[in-house]
Amino acid sequence: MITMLPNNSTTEHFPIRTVSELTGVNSVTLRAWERRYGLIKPLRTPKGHRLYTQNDIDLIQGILDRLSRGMSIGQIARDILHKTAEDETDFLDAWDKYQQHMINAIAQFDEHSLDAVYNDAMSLYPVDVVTSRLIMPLLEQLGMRWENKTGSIAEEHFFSVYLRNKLGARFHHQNLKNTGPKLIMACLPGEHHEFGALLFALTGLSKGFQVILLGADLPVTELRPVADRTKADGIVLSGSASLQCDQLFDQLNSLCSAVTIPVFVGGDVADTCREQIEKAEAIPLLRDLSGALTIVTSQLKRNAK
Amino acid sequence: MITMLPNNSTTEHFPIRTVSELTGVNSVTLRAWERRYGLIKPLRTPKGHRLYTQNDIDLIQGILDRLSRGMSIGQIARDILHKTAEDETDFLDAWDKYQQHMINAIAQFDEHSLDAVYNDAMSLYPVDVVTSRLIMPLLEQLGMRWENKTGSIAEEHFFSVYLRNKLGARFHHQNLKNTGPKLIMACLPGEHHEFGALLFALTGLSKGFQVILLGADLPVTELRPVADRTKADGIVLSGSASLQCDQLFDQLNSLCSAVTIPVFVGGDVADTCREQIEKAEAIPLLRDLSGALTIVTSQLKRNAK
DNA sequence: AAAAGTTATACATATTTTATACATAATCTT
DNA sequence: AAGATTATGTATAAAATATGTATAACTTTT
Repeated sequence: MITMLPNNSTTEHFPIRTVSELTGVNSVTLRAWERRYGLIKPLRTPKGHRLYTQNDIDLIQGILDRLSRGMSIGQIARDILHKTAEDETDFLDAWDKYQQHMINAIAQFDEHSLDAVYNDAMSLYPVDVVTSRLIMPLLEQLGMRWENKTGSIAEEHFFSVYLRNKLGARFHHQNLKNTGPKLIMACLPGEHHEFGALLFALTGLSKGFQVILLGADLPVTELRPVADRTKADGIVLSGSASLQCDQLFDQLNSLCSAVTIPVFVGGDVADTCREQIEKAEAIPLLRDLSGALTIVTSQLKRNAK
Repeated sequence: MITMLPNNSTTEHFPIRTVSELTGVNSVTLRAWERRYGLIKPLRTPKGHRLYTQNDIDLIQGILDRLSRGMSIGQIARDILHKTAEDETDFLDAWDKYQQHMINAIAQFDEHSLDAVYNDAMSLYPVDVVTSRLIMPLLEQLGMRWENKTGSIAEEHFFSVYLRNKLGARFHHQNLKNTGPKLIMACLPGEHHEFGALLFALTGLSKGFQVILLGADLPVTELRPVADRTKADGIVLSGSASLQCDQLFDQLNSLCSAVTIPVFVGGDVADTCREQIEKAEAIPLLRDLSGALTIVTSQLKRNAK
């Protein structure tokens, strides 16, 4: 078997001069922070030279950010050491503004602006909030905008690529950390828009699940071997309303009798074909991502008994 | 048992001066690296002269890559030694080994292992080397494996999602840093495998281009508005061999007459439909990514005059 | 014989490390 | 308000490391 550790041997380590250049913080100061507050504890070489990781650098950037906003270094240190959740002192309902900015950026194919807005939102709110407050409404808005405009397909592709990269990176990053139950997630055949599954996967990750993500348009017959090989704890499918309920029933039915683990179905079909889904002994999921995950969790527990 | 190399005959060997010229590393320094850290252990002639392989040169490029990012040579050495000490099964070519590991990981839908191997390769070699030596052959290998096996579609989806996330994250990260000429990149209609475009985009980024990536299956009529709005410097399309050359000609022809910037076509079609591409006044690109980029660069220069 | 390689030793310079000191501003005490 | 204390960035010194390059004395290639 392959016994490769998800270790830090793959993480890159930088000497203090590089970190100093990159962050603009005097190396003397970096050392002082470490000595005085225990902030940033870089690894050391055998001879004692400091080795900073990218993560450390990100942390420093975060510190600089707060410094620039007037916080004292001592306070920041206490915050970080106690991992105190920062109070979100932002009462502005900026979602509409965010959305407008993003639409403009997309129209210009301007990845810089697009990213700036998105990052700004992400720095203030957790993923699932950004997802439900910004991304979902935005996708809807864009759907309308794209009805019949020239360049709209290109816009859609551009934004799809961007968003998939962004969410995908996050998914990947988080997935490697999780140790909870394993879920197989896939889109139903005919479903080409994988954002539903991807967003769902992200929500799942935030609840600690491990997710095996199989993307769009997968024949359900493919799922049995996957479930067998991976010993997953559940299967989650998602599909939009455009699917045929009868056809769906047949597929689900054969899948459910082929595997011993529970099968969930989310997305719009869960609404439109609810009866057929239940008749096939699969479990429909509400559209609300978080609620859906709760159902999955409790069902898995019941199943484990 | 170490010096039983089965593929010596096929491997070319270079003397130190050549390696020095090729990499820009002083030969004195190369020897110092070897003496001090045991980095790069080239074969020797019976009289002791060093013989470097292409793989050694790739490794050196990888080292230079990391040096340029601010890591210290000592640390790089420690990393590499630690890594190579991890597995001593040096009978197979390193790339074959990587490939085999990745195939195994995919068959198990094991993202951890998959990621470990990929990261391992990426920490030793620069992107374009990993791309051409590992990813491309791997995709080909997988294509064969997937011909008629159960679970193969799921495997393909799984790996696609993984690789797209991985490459996409890299693309996104790098793209925001670049300031060079702007290229619009897209797949031709009917082309659903966007890896070609994505890999090409990554190579482009490594040469400093900014890339507007539009993904798979885009109608060519969409490209005019994009070119207008973004003031891009060139358009690069990619497609596999399965496209109809005549149809391609019509599309290219109308595109080329609609825009003032050069239009390039890469991927297998560049080979199979070369005539039609040239007749449409587009520019076919060789399959080799790096070479293709060179053509793009020189063409843009000519166009700028 | 000239050019290029090899090892081994020696430098020169740049970086790092720890520890101590200092300067200035903010905060607290009396 | 004056003085003491704390907070925080920076400076400096002395020793240890890190790292590219040079040189000497031979050997091998061309």
